[in-house]
Amino acid sequence: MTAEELLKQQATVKTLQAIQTEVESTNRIALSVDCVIFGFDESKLKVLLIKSDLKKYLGKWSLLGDLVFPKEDIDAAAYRVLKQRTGLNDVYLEQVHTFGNVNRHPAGRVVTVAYYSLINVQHHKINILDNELHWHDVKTVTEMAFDHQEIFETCLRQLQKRVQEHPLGFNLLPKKFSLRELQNLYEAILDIKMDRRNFRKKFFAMDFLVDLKEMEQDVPHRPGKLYKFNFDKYERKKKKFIGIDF
Amino acid sequence: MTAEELLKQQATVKTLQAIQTEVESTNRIALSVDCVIFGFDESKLKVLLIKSDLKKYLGKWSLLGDLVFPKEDIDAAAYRVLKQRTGLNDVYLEQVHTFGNVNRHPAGRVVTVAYYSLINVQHHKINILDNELHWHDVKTVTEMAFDHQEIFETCLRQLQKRVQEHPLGFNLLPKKFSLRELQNLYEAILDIKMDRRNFRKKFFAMDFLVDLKEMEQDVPHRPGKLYKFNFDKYERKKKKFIGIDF
DNA sequence: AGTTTAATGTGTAAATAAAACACATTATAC
DNA sequence: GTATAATGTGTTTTATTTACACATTAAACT
Repeated sequence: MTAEELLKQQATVKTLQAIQTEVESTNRIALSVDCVIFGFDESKLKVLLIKSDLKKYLGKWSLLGDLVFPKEDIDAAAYRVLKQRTGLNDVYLEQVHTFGNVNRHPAGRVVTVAYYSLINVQHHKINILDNELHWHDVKTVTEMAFDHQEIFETCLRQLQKRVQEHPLGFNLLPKKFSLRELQNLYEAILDIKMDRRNFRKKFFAMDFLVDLKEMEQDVPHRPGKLYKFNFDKYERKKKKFIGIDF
Repeated sequence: MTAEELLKQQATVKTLQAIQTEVESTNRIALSVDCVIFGFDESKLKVLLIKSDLKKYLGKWSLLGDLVFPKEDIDAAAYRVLKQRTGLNDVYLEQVHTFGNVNRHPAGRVVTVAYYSLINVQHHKINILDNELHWHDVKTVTEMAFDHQEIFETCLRQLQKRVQEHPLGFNLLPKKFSLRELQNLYEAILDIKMDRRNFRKKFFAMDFLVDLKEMEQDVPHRPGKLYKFNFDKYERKKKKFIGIDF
């Protein structure tokens, strides 16, 4: 076990002790954040999970979360968890729902604010070495610890809804991508098949795709054109609609 | 001041003391709920607010909220606030967002879970006697206490979005209503004018309206037909779509 | 080198959904 | 009895969404 891994494990243990302290010693409510971290790899939508270290949930998987510090904004706590687990700073992050039933956590009263985030798996790779962490195909996630299954499903539904309203998907792709990869992504998120021509038409009409005048490399078939997403243009257009949808 | 009103005022004062105690005496996070209570009256969308009793926000209006009890589900806390303030039990309630910036509350670290609810003002009337409570036209709400303006606006936007996806509006109307009232409601929520014929067509096509074979009374013009909303039918139809949108 | 394979790239027609639009009817107010 | 102000009702047009087929290209194979 590397020093880095050891540190991470210790951090987790400390967190659980902190929850016990926070909750059992008082009659108060502890606050945590949990992140449903989505990635896209091998044409599959994945979610990053960690092995639970609570005896009650031994062998089950849980979301990545932590207690919110007393002087920390809750969004900042979610970003901190992401940074700690993926090493990434600039990730798409969105709060989804707060889960606060009395008995949701075995250690006592812990209310958790759930976020989902979209990361580019290519940029990441680094910290997956941690063998407690694992990317799971969202279609086979089951039997999670705590109420994390419900949290996960709520976040996935939210992603499915949001991705049809706004072009969030690009946060999951590498900077350069083919339209095929883009369509695979949407099919994976929504768990449906889409018409290729209509899909292309729709995205070209949005006018956020930039033709990089490059072709795919190392594909076992005719290479497709590569594009990038014009984030700036999207942000500018979004600002014109303040108050309508955001 | 009636005994009832006195009790209510005491409850409010006690709550603020509780926040001080919760926060200042420790380094922990306090958790509250805040409810954006919408009503519909005089063809206007209204929100129920209370005069702030904090010196810092003297004269400003705030949302109705309270600390969450240590052994209380957060949804239950929101329902409790509603019951306390409106006397109503069966109200539409939906969690929207959690606001948890470090400095959002002057008494210290208070994270609040925001809900909006839709109530039928006709059934209510009772507790508005409390002169600290007031129904405000949503179009003239401004300068609220704490970050309640932001919370209010977030909830209003959420309502505007949701009402276009699901027929929630009926929760704001009396049991019997004319199509004119229904359209006025939607125009008030969305702050737009709508075409009368297309509006009627749309709602008839949804097939949740029941013709009561009655006419409006005491209107200074030709009376319109009265309808009721078939909540059961809607709930049954909704269940068929589990996992798609809810 | 020639053939096979598997994906890319492209446009049009049909169906559905949304928006625009006008007049006769009815009860009340005057 | 007349004027007023709202209700009630269909059709046309436009925009959006869906369905659908074939030539092209580069790699893989023989």
